[in-house]
Amino acid sequence: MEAVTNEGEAAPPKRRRRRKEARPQELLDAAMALFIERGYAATRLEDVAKRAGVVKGTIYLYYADKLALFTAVVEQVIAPLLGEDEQWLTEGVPSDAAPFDRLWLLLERWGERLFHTPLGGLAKLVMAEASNFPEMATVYHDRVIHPAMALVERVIIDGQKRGVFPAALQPKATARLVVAPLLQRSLWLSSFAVVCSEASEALDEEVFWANYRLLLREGLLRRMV
Amino acid sequence: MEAVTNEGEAAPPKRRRRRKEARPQELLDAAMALFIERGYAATRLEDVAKRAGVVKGTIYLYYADKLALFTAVVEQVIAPLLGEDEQWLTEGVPSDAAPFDRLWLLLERWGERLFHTPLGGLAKLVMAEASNFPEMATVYHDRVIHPAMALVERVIIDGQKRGVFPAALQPKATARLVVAPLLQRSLWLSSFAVVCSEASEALDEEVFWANYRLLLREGLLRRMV
Amino acid sequence: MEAVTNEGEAAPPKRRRRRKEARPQELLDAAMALFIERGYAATRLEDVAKRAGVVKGTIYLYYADKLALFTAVVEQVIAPLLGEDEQWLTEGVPSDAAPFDRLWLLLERWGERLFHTPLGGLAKLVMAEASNFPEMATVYHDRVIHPAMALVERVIIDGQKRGVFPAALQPKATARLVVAPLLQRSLWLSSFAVVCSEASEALDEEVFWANYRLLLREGLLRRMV
Amino acid sequence: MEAVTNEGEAAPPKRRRRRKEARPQELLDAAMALFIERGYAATRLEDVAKRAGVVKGTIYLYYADKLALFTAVVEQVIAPLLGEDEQWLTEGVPSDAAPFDRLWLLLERWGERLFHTPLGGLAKLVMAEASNFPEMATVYHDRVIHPAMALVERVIIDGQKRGVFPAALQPKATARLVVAPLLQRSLWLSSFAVVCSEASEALDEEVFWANYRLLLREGLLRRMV
DNA sequence: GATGAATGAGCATTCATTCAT
DNA sequence: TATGAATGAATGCTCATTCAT
Repeated sequence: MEAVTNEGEAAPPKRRRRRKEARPQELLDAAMALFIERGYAATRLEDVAKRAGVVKGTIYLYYADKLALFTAVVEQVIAPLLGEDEQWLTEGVPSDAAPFDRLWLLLERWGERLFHTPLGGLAKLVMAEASNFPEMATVYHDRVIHPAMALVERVIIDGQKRGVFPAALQPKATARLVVAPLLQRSLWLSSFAVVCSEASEALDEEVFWANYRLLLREGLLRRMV
Repeated sequence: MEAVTNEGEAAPPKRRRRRKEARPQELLDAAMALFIERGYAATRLEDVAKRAGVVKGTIYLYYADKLALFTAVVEQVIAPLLGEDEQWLTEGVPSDAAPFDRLWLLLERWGERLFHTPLGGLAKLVMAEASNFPEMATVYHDRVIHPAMALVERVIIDGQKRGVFPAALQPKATARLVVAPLLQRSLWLSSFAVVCSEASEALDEEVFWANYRLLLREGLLRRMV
Repeated sequence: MEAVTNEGEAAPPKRRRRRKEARPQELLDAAMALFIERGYAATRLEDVAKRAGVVKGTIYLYYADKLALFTAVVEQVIAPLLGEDEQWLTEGVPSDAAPFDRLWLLLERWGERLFHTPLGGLAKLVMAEASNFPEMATVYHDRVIHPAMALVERVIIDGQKRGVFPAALQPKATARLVVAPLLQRSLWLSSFAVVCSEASEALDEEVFWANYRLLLREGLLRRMV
Repeated sequence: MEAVTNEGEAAPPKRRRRRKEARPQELLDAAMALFIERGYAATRLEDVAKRAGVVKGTIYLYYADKLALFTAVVEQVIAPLLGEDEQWLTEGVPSDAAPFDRLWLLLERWGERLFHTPLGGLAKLVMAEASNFPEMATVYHDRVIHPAMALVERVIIDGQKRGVFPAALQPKATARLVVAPLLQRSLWLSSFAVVCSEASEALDEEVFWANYRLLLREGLLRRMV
């Protein structure tokens, strides 16, 4: 229970150590994990505290109440994303690259996050609690979803200008269609894969990416040669 | 408050007895609406009862406890779907129709449900609560998702056999990719559209269908003429 | 613990009896006793419930929260007093009686209440919590203190008009001076007499009334004969 | 927040060390103000500390716990009163003065305190919390009320011996009757005047004193000339 | 079948108190 | 001496569940 200090020397003071800088983050991590796993209402602050290695009351030193903790969790994940992708797309991706490649790089980047970081779980969480906490949903939409979609739209419009993507596609709607498989797989991972082994087979990542790319590039209809 | 029926004649036992058989269904409807709107934990049985026009205690005459009611709600929506689509696909759709058209008819049918019936809200609900109630998630997966996906898979395989769909596509994965936009739009409708007017614009249904079809058929890359 | 039913016959249903009409009053009585004894904050709802023979949660069937219960207690004592005294003074006391006698009858009446009913304890309670619950203090002032003082003022003015009471006295201020001993004794009974036997001797009721009357009638200075 | 003293010269160690001895008194002042204003239970030690310019924990360097602080506050006000008045009455008031004048000087002196120093608020506090802290009530009674009443009693007895005050008055009871208006007005100031502007009009100090004196001297019944 | 009064376990929140620094 | 992070017991309040009628 008590972290063992395997340093041979002075046996540094353990219990009740002043961790005033680390605490908030530890609490956020614990809270995020539980909120994502169980949802807002089913998460007891006592469990959050226990997981963070403190007692219930300690939480209130850092967050006014449960809702504030919840909001902080959402914002913590939102914050580092702001602008990050935009910069990446501008600087990290050759602007003369083929439009589809630019799009694909972006989707791969997001897939990485959605499938292998808490962001995926958070997306589920936000959707589940959206109607209970409208402001939070609004914030998430405005700061995450909207900018993200805008980014895709720009790539699509660029591709259309270059004559590579069909002009008939409406960028806004297409952007949502294009990312749908990412979000969907992420949600299924968070929901069914955990509880249902059958589901997880069907979500094999490699296969997913291969088919996703194929379908996205060329659609269902076979090209005539 | 309650309209009194003080008619001297036959004194038809309306209000009271009329509903005896309807009670369970009324409770289910009320519960579904609230579960979908607020989630499992945030739904109080007292509110369910009030909406159904009965008292809290009455619920327990029909359902063992809150979880049983929840399960019944999920199953109630699942039940009528079982086999229905399968039959429809066999009988209602010309088997000699073009594979893409068969697929498209199926997707339109599901879109109708997801966008305009409680099924959409239920999908959100199930995902949100999946980790809290694994058995329910399993049931939903086995009875709804799995058969549905199997249906799409068959259409895809059929299209491949006829040489219309690319043989390179793995049917299982492709099925999920193909329906992702439907589920995604449904989830967004349930989550963000309610609270964020900006979001709802971007989800215009007609535009959605047009672009969905276009993208699905031909993909992003322009066909050479 | 369980009240024994010493009736020889049918052993009437005891536990969980429907007392829907009696409950609120039982709760109010219990609450009043504890609020008066311990003050607002020091009174735990669990104790109120226990004294009323129910559990904590039951209180919330009748009162929204602790404050509502508190307010109800105050109002319950206030309510029956409204207008009662006024009527009594008009009807019950001969209007041709000597002004001092009319005043004295009124004071005796109030003394009876303050010394031998919960009203005395309530006065202490209201004063102690006035700054914490200003609205309650206002209500108490407007409904109890103000009308009561107005009553005394009228008697005084009447006495002045008849040339019995000195015209130099300002009725409003005199009214307060006249009742001060009543309130004071009541407060001391609630505060010190309970905890300090020495104090209680000094508050002997008969002696109090005799000296009160003497002092009030004739003042400290001996009358020259 | 805290004004920085960046003077280059002697750098007098003001803020920090200046107060070392003042701390307990500062804490007492802060505590008294809050106890009087809000009552015992509603006063949070954190607020006391904040008002005294220290941290919560610091309080415990000087007082064992909340109750000790409370007791200290009561005693702090009691202490300076002990014997003070007695001496004043002996030395400061001509012993050959008219008995009523001696009494009146004493009452004026007390009125000054009750109306214009924290003593008034403290009286309310003590009464409100008497049943919660019997020992404190006892101390207050023995050290403040009892000596004070004894003082008045002596003046009264003296007046009776000189044939100025009616022999029929019982000194102990009369003493309490005589001071009642002072205490009453003080209590009303602490309770209602703060929250109710109507109440404060009725408590005008000059008018109070004039009528108090008149009533006390001569009573309600007009003297025959 | 239906009611609704009553229950009691459970949770968020507060705050006096402690203690390592 | 002073700090302030941490504690934990206490308490108001909620709500699923029960049961006598």
